[in-house]
Amino acid sequence: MRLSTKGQYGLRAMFELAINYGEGPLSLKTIADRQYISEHYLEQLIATMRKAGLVSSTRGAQGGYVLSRSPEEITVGQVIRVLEGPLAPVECVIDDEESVCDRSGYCPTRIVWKKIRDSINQVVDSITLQDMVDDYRKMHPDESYMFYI
Amino acid sequence: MRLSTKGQYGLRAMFELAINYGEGPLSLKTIADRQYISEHYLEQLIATMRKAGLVSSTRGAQGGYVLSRSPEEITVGQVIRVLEGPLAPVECVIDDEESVCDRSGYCPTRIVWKKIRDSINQVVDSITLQDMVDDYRKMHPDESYMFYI
DNA sequence: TTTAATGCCTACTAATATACTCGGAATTAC
DNA sequence: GTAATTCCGAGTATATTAGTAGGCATTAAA
Repeated sequence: MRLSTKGQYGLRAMFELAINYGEGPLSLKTIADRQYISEHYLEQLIATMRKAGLVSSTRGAQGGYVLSRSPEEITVGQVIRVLEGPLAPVECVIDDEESVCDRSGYCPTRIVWKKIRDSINQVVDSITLQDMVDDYRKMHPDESYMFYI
Repeated sequence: MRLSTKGQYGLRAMFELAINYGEGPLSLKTIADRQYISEHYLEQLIATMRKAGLVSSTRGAQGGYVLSRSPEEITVGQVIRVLEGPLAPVECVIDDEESVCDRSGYCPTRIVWKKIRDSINQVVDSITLQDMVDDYRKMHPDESYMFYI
């Protein structure tokens, strides 16, 4: 049960925007270079995030991307769900409707899938981009961000 | 981030064996029919579980499969990991070695993946097949299992 | 001792998703 | 005007998934 690279790359890109929040737009190329992601591929991912309202763009020279909200207002869960869809281990627990299958009301495995789903979402919804930045800075108090790469 | 049908079908099959535990072997066909799974496909999954020591088989007429241990000694986590591999949202947190990538020691996203991994495993390792049987019986105290199908 | 019921094994396959690549049009700072 | 950038649609190689197919091996029961 793996996340695709969409979620992985997307969160790395968002971290990059978060740690540079308030310092003007970052170009796609800058983000891709610093996070070792294919530029063209990241372009598609960031387009998805732009359409979902997580990032804003400025076109033209010196343009780039910034977070649409401050890092403490964006959770890991929001980012991953935009890129990967609902975080559910099986389709029948994407939402709580009992109508997804004729056994859903008394399916013993479905209870298990719901518990997994809820625990994943609880984790990702409780971590903000700001938390990630704080964690990073706590681990590297003496280094400037330039040395991150 | 979905489980494949291997994990889903496998757990359904194991539930079937658990609720019939102590009553002799169940044939592949019986399990497949009751759980609406392709017989040939289930055969491959149950072969994996047999090799992993979760079920035992009896060949020949009147043969079939039984759990190798009692339902309270088999967790959902054991079943899913045998069929799906390690439950980790990304490869770099399958184990805790820092050597998987050159940034692993200070990668801010890796911390997130570890938290997701741990929360999933905590859930699945705390649920046994007996728990699933108990849940099922609690929901259907007045019905014999014959009506489950 | 035959036969039917069963498990065991290897190989094949259609459909889908993934993780990109490619080329070019539109926009804007300098 | 030009270079730097975002925006957009299309194409593609590879891997995975979710099976299917066919036959051999084993054993209980008639």
